[in-house]
Amino acid sequence: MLRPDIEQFYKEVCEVVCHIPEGKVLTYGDVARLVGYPCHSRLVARALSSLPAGHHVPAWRVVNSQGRTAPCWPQQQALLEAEGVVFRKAGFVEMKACRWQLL
DNA sequence: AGTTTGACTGGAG
DNA sequence: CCTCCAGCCAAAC
Repeated sequence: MLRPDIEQFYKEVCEVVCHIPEGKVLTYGDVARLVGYPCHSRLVARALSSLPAGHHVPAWRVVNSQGRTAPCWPQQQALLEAEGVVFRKAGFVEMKACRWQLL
């Protein structure tokens, strides 16, 4: 790990994800950057996939850079659609409209 | 300590 | 739109 407390990293990831408003999404890379790890998108993915059952984190609002849903997690698309996220034909988030703009 | 793996990324075919 | 490939980096094995 890059830092002595990876737990802090996980905590920050959860915090950022919890702040994503309904109908909006963020990419792994964006979350990584927000918590101070610009090149650790995979670590974000690992953090979210390792979350304990019953967590209150809307991890489904995090998608990959192409606006694609996780390959091993088909339910994600349905969850997003239920919140009003716009999807293209084959399961692509319309990032242009739904990516959370922090600027 | 070396190898494999992955809820990634971006580009090419 | 889909798959494959190379680059990437920390965790898991």
